[in-house]
Amino acid sequence: MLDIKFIRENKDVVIAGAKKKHIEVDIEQLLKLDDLRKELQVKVEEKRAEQNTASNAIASADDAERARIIDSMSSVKQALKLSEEELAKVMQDWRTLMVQVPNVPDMSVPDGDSDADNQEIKTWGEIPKFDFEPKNHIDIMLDHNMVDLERGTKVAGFRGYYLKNDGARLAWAIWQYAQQFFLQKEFTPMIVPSLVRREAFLGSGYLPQGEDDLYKTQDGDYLAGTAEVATMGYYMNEVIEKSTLPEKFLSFSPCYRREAGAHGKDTRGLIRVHEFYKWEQVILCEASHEESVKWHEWLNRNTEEFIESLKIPYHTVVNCGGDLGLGQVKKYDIELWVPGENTYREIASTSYFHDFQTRRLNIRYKDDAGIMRFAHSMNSTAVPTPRILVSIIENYQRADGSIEIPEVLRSFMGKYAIEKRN
RNA sequence: GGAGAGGUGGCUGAGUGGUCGAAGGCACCGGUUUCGAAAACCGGCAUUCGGGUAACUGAAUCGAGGGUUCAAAUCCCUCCCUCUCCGCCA
Repeated sequence: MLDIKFIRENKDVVIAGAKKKHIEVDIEQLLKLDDLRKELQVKVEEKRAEQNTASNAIASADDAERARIIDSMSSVKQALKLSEEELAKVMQDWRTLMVQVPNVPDMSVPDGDSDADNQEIKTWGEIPKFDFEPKNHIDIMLDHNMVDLERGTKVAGFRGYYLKNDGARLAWAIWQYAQQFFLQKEFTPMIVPSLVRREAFLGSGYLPQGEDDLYKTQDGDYLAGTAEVATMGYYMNEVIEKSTLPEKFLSFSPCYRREAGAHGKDTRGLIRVHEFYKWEQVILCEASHEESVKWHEWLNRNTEEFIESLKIPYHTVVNCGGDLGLGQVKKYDIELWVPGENTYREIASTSYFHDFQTRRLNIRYKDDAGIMRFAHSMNSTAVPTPRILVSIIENYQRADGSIEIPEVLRSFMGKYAIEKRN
């Protein structure tokens, strides 16, 4: 959510920002409602002031005087009630519009409609040249009995999977390595809830717009698609000590996504599944653009370094306006080379929000001047499994059908390669 | 699932209809004292929205929403949450 004052004072910026994100929202209508809101608020407050004055007088009045004042207050009460009802109606529309107003994208965000318009800003690593026809991860993993997709769908339904044998072991190895790698960087490790109440989804910006992408329980709770939701909810409605900022979390959770809009895409394999596991980096920092940018770059670089240590070719793109979420100011995607598809596929995403999330979540701190401020927030994927397996396995496949284990994973895996089966 | 208790400021904790935005304590800030610190003492210290250059001032907020009343932290209703005991249980 944006500050209404900011919207009022920067109407054109907000309108241009929404346009850049290809998000429809009627700012003019919002401002009209806001004028009305202020007008009615003054009206209501004047009436209340009158009532408060009378109430105080009654407390110290004699019986006759008291009866007289009470009598005269009935008309004030009527008028107040009418104005209050009017204000309530306006406020309802006002709130509906307010949660639809997108955060303003950064100047450096390129124009564009969709992920096709994202701009590559970095490439790393040599794209492997195979002297044989590289297989995709599905075939390789089936060959090694690392995954069972048929029983996955039998038991879990569409997009279901079992990781087995070296498939499971490789996932665990990555988890262990990721902990070792990221926890060197002074994060607070957390295992966070996936089953989360509605409030934290509203606060982090996944609701009300993202209802279709979320699984919902019969109790009205939702399953989170990322540990970001519970991690951001951690300090919801709290005033935190400035001295603890920046607060850096490395959060783990199972993640659940309905993939409602992706019916035809990636229907087989481990790229797009309903249930997966993710380590997420989340930061709360002081309310300054410079701090936000600094930590955003830092987060993204952490993940790049992690991928570099696995020696997998990747590129980093800056997402275009049309590919940004409601609250995001700027986002980088890191995409890993997938030989089986001869393209890069997204593995991680790093965004910052300024105070868009913390305003909704009401996460504040007191600055040095004693002023209450909404903290800034940003987050980044550290590593998702099983999606990361796709790139590891496809890039590290060998002509004889075996799979080399990336050097950094060997100690966790206990071997150098997943050997060819007979 | 059954029974009970409770949600008040950064924390703790009084307050059962009328200057209560809310006592006291802790924490924090400033001062006195000290070589310095601690202790002690004195003073200050909630947030949000509106008006005013400012001093200041109006409104709202005691889990959320509704109701009763001239007036609600206080009474009533609904919901949410927390705790305790019993049951069940990885």
